[in-house]
Amino acid sequence: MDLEGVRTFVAVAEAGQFQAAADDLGISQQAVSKRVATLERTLGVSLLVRSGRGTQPSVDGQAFLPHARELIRVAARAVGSVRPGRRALRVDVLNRRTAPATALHAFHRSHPDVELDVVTLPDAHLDAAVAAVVGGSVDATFRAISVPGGEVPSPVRATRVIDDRHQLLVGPRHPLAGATGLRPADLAGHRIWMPGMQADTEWGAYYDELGRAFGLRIDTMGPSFGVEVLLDELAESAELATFVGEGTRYLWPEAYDLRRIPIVDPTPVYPHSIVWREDNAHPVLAAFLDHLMAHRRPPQGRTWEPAWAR
Amino acid sequence: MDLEGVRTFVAVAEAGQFQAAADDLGISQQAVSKRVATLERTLGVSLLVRSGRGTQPSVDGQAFLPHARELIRVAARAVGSVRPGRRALRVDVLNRRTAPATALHAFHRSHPDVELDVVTLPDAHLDAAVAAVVGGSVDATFRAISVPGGEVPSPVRATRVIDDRHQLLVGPRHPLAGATGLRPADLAGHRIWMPGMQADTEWGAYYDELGRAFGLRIDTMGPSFGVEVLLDELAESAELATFVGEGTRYLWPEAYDLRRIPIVDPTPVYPHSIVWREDNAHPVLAAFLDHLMAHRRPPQGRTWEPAWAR
DNA sequence: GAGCGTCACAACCGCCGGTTGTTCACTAGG
DNA sequence: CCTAGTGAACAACCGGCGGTTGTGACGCTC
Repeated sequence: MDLEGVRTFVAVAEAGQFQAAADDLGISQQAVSKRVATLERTLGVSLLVRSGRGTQPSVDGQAFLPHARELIRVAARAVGSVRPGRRALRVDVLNRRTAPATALHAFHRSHPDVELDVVTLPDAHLDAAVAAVVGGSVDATFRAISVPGGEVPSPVRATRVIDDRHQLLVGPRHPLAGATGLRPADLAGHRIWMPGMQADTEWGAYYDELGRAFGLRIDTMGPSFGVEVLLDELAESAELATFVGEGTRYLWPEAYDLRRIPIVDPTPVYPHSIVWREDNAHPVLAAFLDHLMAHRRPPQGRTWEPAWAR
Repeated sequence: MDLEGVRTFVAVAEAGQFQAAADDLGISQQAVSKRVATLERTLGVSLLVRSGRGTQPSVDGQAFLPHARELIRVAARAVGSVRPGRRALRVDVLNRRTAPATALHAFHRSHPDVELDVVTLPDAHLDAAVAAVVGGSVDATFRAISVPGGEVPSPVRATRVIDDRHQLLVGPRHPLAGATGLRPADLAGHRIWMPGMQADTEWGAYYDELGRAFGLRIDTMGPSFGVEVLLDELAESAELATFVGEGTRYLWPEAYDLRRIPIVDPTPVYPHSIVWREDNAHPVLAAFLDHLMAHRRPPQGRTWEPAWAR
């Protein structure tokens, strides 16, 4: 089915005759006739009833017409989604499960009418993300600013907006499964598995420093086969454990019986900052920043974070 | 923008490489490359990041991808809307403002998930509508059965489902504007204007008989310029009046100050029957018929209807 | 550096979709 | 009943789009 044919059908249905539609579309009446005939042939039904004085939609044409209009609307939105300039607010997140994605979801729920595009940059490094913000391919990105002092070069700005408190995720057979709270020191000697968090990534740097600070064995080795595999392994294992943020959205079958155990005294927090270009005039961006600041929950109790985040 | 190009992009994004997408689509890898390149050129952005080992969506590609999928879904629904066999329930109404259309709307609200197509047959005559039901181009039609006894030939069935009580619609300057209720005899001498209701239509036959029964001057002459024009004229005129059904949905600006005045003793009711084919197995049809029967409100008080409807 | 996998480019070609010119069907008017 | 006029379809033609096969460039692996 050809979109031009659909547009032509709509034009004819609205104009009431082929010649007028042809004038609207800037083509000949014969071309309109051909396009409609082709569309009718591909659909296998007659869409228009031709009479001596103009044309009107047939029964099938009436049923098809609203779908045709919807198709054209969706096509226009699709084109608009990538048009430089006025397009949906495009926010980069490292991962669609972490706290920033949850915050985006919450913003979307409180502003149902705004258009959001949640994307993940192919190159996950901070400088590449900042370059993307400067270049305008994304309007904002969530990052842990791993630069001492948290300074970023103008015209880029960054603000801490989410402190994601860490929890330990273990299966029912794990020796710590019954704990209601754990101190980082309690984890010494236990193997904490965070596959895919290689040292050259933002997460890797965080867990590297966290491990060294409390003498933990955080194993970032091995390829990540996806979160489902990880959860499946956790459910079975009496040794494996992993860190998850309070704000992450993991779903697992009831039978897995996994437990989230808060970590306290101090609680490691993952410092999510929002990075944007200060001269970005996108109307939704300001609202989103306001939303983030309004929903910022300062961490309670004693917390820990890497030296480079302070 | 070409739908095939969009489909191809989605296939590549899902497969992760051009060759696999080409196999899925049954075309050559080079054709896939060309299609994607053409789509990228028309959109003006790069959708895919090519690497030595496969391909993944770029930032723009990620933003475009959900719109592309939606586009394909809508296209499939559009094709499905006219495919013989399994399609949305298609109901014919004489007019999208009358009581049957309101009933359809109510059914849609109470069954939000079912797909409905409301259409108006090009040929408004009863026999043509029955032929459409028999032929399957519509699943049901709302008609006033103008056959004495209300019999229709098998396999078609018909049942009275809506008795639309008539009201008089007048502007504020009309001499009857202040009435709270009127008898048909009170309307004698007043001009009642129902443009477009020619005698050879279903409505025309009704108002013809109504006029003769009570000695009313019902003027069906003149072309109908649309309901907006009619309402506009009513608002200004001190002479014009028109009939409307209780179930009709007319909207007019507040300033028009039009009044709906009930007609009683007897109340003319317009007899809407639903006509369907008894061996039509469409699952929604049965639910719709049930809905209509459940919401049937028998007229109260003394009513009038044409001899051919009784 | 050899080999392989992946995608882009080039050359070729059939056919789709546009054009103009003409015919057919229907309506209105005398 | 004939004629004029309107509106859409048909016919012939043609350029370019979108497919094919063949080949080249690039990057990764061993």
